[in-house]
Amino acid sequence: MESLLGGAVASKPLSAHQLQVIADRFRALGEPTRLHILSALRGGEQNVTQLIEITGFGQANLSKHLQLLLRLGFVERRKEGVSTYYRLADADVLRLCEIMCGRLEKEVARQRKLFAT
Amino acid sequence: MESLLGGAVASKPLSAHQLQVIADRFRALGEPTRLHILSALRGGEQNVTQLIEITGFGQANLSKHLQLLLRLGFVERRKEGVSTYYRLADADVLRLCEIMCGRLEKEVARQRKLFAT
DNA sequence: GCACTATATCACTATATAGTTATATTAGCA
DNA sequence: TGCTAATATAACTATATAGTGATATAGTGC
Repeated sequence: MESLLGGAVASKPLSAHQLQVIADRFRALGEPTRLHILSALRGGEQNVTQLIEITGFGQANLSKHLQLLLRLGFVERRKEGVSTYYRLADADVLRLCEIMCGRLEKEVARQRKLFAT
Repeated sequence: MESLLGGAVASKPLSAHQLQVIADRFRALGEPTRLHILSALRGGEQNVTQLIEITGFGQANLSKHLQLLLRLGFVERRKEGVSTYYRLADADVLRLCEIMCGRLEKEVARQRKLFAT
């Protein structure tokens, strides 16, 4: 399993389409609302009504974001009667956020260093 | 070093500001143009003129994207005379893209499985 | 069937930003 | 000093999308 950007493809540049597909995934995580939803699913599956209560977002807005996250494979769902339960599709989101948060922590540490005399 | 989304903060929900800061970083990677630029820097530092040649993007457009990537810490730069050489700030971008590409590969494998009889 | 609830979708507005052209800034050189 | 080249910024247009209210769809019980 090799990454397109990092691995042995250094010689093989990415096609415009490949870049677009990857960018779409990152952009899906590039909205606070969607991160909030994903964060709310960390503890386990929730149906839409529960997510509305947890996050405070509007129903239509929430549903739209869930469809997008579903389409890009970040969440999966299970229908039970009239309810739909959403869950994180895998741990990748958590890993991705770990890296991003690590960056932020490094950044904060750098700032602190600048102001320390 | 703990991640905000994945680690021990499961009980402590993220503030709107924290979510925004993290989302900003993901959104920076959510544009094919910027991924192209970052990809072009995999082999080592390049100045803006070289990046124009490599990527074919307009100068102003490229410069604007570079400022954004710089501000969010994905690239660093070094001025030499009238030129500015940009480089990847660290390997995080590569690690992030590895995870995303891994997801895509899993997705493709799933598709293949569906069509295999 | 009808009523009710949960979720998805449609139509719309407002905002953000990618790309472009023109201009400003800055460094090196005659 | 003026001239040229490299990069950054400003102003603008066009497009994408987040959020919202209204509506459609689907399951459940009467």
